[in-house]
Amino acid sequence: MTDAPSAVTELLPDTGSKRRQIRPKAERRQQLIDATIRCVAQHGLSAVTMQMVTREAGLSVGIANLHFQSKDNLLRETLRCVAEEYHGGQIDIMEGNDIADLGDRLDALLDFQLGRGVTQRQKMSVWFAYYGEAGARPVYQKIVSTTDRLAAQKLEALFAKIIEQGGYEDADARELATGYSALIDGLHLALLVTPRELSKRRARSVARDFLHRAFPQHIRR
Amino acid sequence: MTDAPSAVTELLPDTGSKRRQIRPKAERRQQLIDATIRCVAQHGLSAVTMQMVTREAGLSVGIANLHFQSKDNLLRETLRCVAEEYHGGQIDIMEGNDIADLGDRLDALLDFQLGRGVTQRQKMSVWFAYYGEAGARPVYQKIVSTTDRLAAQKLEALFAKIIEQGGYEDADARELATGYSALIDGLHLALLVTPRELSKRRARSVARDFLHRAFPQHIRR
DNA sequence: ACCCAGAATGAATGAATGTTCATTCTTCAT
DNA sequence: ATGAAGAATGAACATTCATTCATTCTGGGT
Repeated sequence: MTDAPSAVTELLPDTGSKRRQIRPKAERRQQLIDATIRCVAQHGLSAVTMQMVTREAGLSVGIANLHFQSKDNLLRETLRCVAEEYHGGQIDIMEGNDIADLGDRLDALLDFQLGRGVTQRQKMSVWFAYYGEAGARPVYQKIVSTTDRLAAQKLEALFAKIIEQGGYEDADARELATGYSALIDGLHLALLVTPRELSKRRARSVARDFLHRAFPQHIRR
Repeated sequence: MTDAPSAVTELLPDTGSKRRQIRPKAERRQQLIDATIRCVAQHGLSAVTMQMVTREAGLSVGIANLHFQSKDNLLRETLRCVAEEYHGGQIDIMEGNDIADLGDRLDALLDFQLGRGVTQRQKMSVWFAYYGEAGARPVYQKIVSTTDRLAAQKLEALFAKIIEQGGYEDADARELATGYSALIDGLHLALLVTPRELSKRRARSVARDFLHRAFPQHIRR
């Protein structure tokens, strides 16, 4: 989109030119949020400092409090950003009508949730760092549950359609959606904490098995 | 075992007697770990301070560094304690032969994992606080994965026996065990972060449904 | 060419926290 | 009863960190 003089000065470590760059507010905010994500993923939420984040972003310490009013606020907005990206991606797939077949849509969802990509691990890491604090911080709880509820509703609706189409007896859309969401979260946790024990491939296979048992006509083994 | 003069002085808030109590090392260690659990659950891992923990334990600040050498070490040992209690409880049920029927044993396991009790929420909270930092702290990863692996093996063995007994076709013990563990973890997360959306009763029902689909003869709907 | 609104800087500040250690107190073997 | 071993205390210290703000710098409008 825009030409990238900033990218040049960002990527080249230090060409001696410490020329100060003035950029619009929105861009700086995103730059700081991205740096925060990297820091949280690498050092953990409790070890993140403002100095660390601003250095990672290649900016001075004062800038963070200029665009966000406090560290608390920066962390909050970072969580909101990650949550919206994760849930937004799911919702796009679930309600997007570009995939007609419902079984294929489920497959696409699974691909998104357990897909590959180095960046994925970073996001996962951030995600659970906040989950860990959510028990003690109502603000985090609210951000997560707000986006969570929307995705849960979409998933339930998709499952309901599949159940209707397949004529599955004894299948409760709500119950299955709750179970599937929990299963995916649990697999993410296992991938994060014990990556040696569980490969991404096996995680996908486990999730597929769940879907196969629930919707055998839509998801083949 | 021992008489409990300490319990008296602990439970009575403050009778004016600030008489210094000398107790064996093991007892003080447990006392500090218990206080740490309460603090982490209430304030979150990142907000816990030594002053907070020692005040909660009704002791002075210096004592913590006497019995544990540093804050880091205290947190590590606290995680180890919670992990061992949680996994130990599961293992006792899974390999304990006091319940002959395998289906009943599964039920007992489920009861333990999603059972009631106010204290349960505290432990859950601590559990995920550490999970959140595990991505950035190899030490936590190691503690969790060590105990985790043992429980996973026992669960797989139990599932294998059930599969054999029920003659379930196309059922892979390892895959099902991974899925069930992930499901339980995910349900714990949901109970912690969005308790309004998911009751403990419904969580149990979701987990039972998973087991019913896998082992219909052993777990009835 | 000049100016100025406001973006960016980073040294300074003050509050919070982990750790230490000189001192006090308790217990128990003798 | 007495003394020694070591458990417990908490004021003091050094460090780290979030936040502030006086100053510098940039880019677009005139």
